Amino acid sequence: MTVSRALKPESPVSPVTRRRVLEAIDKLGYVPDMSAGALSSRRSRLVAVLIPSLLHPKNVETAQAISDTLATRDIQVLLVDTQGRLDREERMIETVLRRRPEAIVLPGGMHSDRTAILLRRAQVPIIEIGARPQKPIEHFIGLSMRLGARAVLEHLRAKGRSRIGFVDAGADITGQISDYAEGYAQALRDLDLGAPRIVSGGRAESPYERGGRGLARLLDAHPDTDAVLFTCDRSGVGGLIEARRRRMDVPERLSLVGFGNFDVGRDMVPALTTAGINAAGMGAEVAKTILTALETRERGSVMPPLDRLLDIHVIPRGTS
Amino acid sequence: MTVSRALKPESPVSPVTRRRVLEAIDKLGYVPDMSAGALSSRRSRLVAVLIPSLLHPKNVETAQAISDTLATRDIQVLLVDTQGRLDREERMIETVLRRRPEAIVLPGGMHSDRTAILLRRAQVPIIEIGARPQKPIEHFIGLSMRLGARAVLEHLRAKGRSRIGFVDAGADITGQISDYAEGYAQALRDLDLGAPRIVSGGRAESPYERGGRGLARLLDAHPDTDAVLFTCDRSGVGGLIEARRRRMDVPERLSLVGFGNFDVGRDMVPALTTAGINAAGMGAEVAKTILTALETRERGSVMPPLDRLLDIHVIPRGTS
DNA sequence: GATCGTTATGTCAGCGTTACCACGAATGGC
DNA sequence: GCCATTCGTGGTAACGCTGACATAACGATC
Repeated sequence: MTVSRALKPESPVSPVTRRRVLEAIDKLGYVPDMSAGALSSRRSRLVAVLIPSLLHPKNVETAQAISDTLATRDIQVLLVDTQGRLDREERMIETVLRRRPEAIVLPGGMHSDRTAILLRRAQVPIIEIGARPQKPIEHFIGLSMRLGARAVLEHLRAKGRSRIGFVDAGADITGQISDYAEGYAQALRDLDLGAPRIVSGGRAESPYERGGRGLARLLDAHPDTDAVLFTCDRSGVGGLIEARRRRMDVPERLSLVGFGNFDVGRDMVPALTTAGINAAGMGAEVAKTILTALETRERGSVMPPLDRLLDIHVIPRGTS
Repeated sequence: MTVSRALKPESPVSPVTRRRVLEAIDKLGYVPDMSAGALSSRRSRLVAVLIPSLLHPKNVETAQAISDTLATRDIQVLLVDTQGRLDREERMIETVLRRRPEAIVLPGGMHSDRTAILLRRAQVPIIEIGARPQKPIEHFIGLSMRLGARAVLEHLRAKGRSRIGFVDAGADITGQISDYAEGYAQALRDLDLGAPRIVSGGRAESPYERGGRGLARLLDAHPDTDAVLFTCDRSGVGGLIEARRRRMDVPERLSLVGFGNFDVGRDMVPALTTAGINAAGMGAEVAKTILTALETRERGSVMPPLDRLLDIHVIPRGTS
């Protein structure tokens, strides 16, 4: 009836009627039921966003940016944590599809076969973020880890470093870290900086600890190392603490570079140099893509798959 | 029809029929539509969880525990970040109510008048968590900040400390911090440890920085301070860094105690003593309460409001 | 004042489920 | 072999909303 129209700003209702309706709504405490609306209009006003871990602040920033942008179009985000496990991802997608989301955002990289089938069958825009799969399902928005590694190495070379190691201290749930490691190895070759020195931080519980252990192993294997890339600012901080324990001056004797531009690195003494990513910008980009895809579809046409890599830039601070 | 029953494990369908149905579902790629289900059954299978900040790992742990527990009953969580702002909270609740959640979890403490009205009118179980409001809307599950402060002070006294300060380095979005501060002041009196020394970390951007600044101010005002409580492990780490800058030995000259048991504190050198909270346990408790309330309601009766404070215990580590 | 165009409001059906009831078949007790 | 009971299945009517269309109201135009 007219109430439905009165609640939609664009629909033609006389100002008088609209006011009457709104007054009645207010008096009765009426709250529209979106289930019914979704059923009728076939628009759930829901977008599913799966992220590998809610404990990773950059994921959360991205998700928030998506959510905030979509909120302006009256679309809500159903946020789901896959914990980086493919079986869980599959289950989550299965569940979430029952709510008929209008788009699905999920980490790129590996998926189970069934996941891919489910997603394709869902017939809604799919956006993979983060690590670029060999063959994206539809749209992809991520970070150019290789160029990021290159930028870091150029920065370190400019600082006179030439024996540069790499500490892989992440649970590489998205495959991005291995891209970063490859970028590191490639850039070393390109810049003629010798053979790669890659060690893993092992299975320690926290990234801080993995960073510290990783640095220890790296220095044991290559005592002359004069700079280190970490895969996360938290492990970079762990590395910083380890360096301090070994009484190695930072950055005089050893340069450290984190990744991600987290709070924790900025406030260390010395502050951690890092490779900065713009998580919020990425989220905004994702939301924009969703909205465009939705509009395109509404007009009956199809949006060509997007394949986009966002920049990573070096934020020089005290540890380099 | 029979399909609906076949999908519900408890309903009486012959094994043969059920198998036939499931096969057909598989072949057709059928995915049930929960909007329709919700409309018909008046059960949305959705619980709204509002938290003040997704960037606070303990909030996230709690939310995850809620989500995991409810998932066993086929209920999903709609996670919303209020950013600690009451106007945003109100708007979020308004939006989320349109989805007819079966229960609403939100931070305790202050709410706008309209928020309280909306929640009451929603006629679903309401659970406030964290900071205890003077008058909870319905159920409340939180942490006994006062007892926590008491436990920390007893710990410090046992270590021979007697000039104990307090650095409030949080954006006190939930009111819990002021409870903690009060508990500190009260326990000081009870234990006869002199007058409170409370300073704020000010408006700095990150908790690390606020912790460092707060400690600096505290020491300027009371140079003989020999132990400090922080309102967060991150600010505790900031304090640790500041102490190091001032060349004050920790814990010989100065004891530091954080709050919350975050990763970052555990991996410092020395590791940060902290007041540990069991966020996951709290989430499980919340979920249990929701399920009980739902079952009680289904049986036609009403669950008496729960008012529960969970323990906080000291985790002694290197800084005390 | 009849005609047209425009805008505002009303009518109706249907979205995909599930609650409820009705029915037929199988089972069991006597 | 009859009735009572249980079990499994099918039919039907909502649930609360919106899209499409029909109609009403209102000016403007001739």
